Amino acid sequence: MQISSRFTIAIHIFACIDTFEKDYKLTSDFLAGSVNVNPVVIRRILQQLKQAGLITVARGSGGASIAKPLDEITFLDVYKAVECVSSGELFHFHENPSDKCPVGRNIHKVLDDKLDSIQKAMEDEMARITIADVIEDTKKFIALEQ
Amino acid sequence: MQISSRFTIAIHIFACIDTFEKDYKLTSDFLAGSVNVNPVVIRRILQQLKQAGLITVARGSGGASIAKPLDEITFLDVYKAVECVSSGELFHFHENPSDKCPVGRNIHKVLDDKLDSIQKAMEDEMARITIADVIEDTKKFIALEQ
DNA sequence: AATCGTTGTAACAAAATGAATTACAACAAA
DNA sequence: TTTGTTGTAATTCATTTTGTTACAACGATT
Repeated sequence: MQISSRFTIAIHIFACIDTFEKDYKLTSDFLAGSVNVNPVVIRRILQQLKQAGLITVARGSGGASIAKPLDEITFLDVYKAVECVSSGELFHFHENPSDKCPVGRNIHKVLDDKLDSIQKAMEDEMARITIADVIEDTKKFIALEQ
Repeated sequence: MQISSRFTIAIHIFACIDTFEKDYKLTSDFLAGSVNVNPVVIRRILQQLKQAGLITVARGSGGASIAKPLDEITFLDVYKAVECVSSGELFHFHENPSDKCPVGRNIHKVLDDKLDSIQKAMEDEMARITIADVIEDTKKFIALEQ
């Protein structure tokens, strides 16, 4: 199964805020126009990013802004903010291996460290990439359009 | 979203085949007993592993066996065999970013290489771990039970 | 050739999750 | 008080996963 589009939408939102904050108010409607999804989807993601301390959202007057230096917001921060999986586990382990079977009894002990190392490899790479990298490339590609 | 339990079930199946092949016929019913799921779920996974050339399944007489040396079957082989995502993409990209917006027009170009590097980090670690590692630890933990 | 246990697979139901949408109270600024 | 917006609940729809029943196809054995 794939990682929810909430993640790529969240990154898209950061790129929009940085690109347009001087000229526009970054409302959920504005962002929804760029991402091309329902504004409520945007607002839910904004809430998750806000709760993670990555952005601020102005209630009443409206508009989102980024709460931290761009190079201090990693993909891992964003991923953890928007992924709803309670446990934080990348792999879904089958629930009830038989404890009457020697393999069933031990499969969790055998696999857990291996699954962790895979998840860690993914998260380490996610921690290496920041919103600053995204902004840099966004500016580059927009400049190439001119 | 999490990676389907088909993956951990598939690894569990390999551990069972290796552990019990001398003493039992590895039918979908037998495997279902150890994994504790419906035999049809097992058969579906056996089909996927067979199509990937990782195991053979005896139609009629019944029973599964491993088709390659244990240290030549990596977690990545198993993952690719059982993951049904057509594209093989770990991330679900939001479908239709607006091409009227400079950010929406370019977000794919900005993100694709970054998402690929994350997926590659995960797959590289998956390629590092083999069924031989699983068998080794399975024997170790079963021995510790005695 | 008839039987038996098993695989391969279709069909369907059930559960979980993701995403779209409507609706509206709460809020802040003008 | 009005206006535009956020925060959030409720509902629907779609997709995917998992469970289950059912049965034809198959291969070995008798």
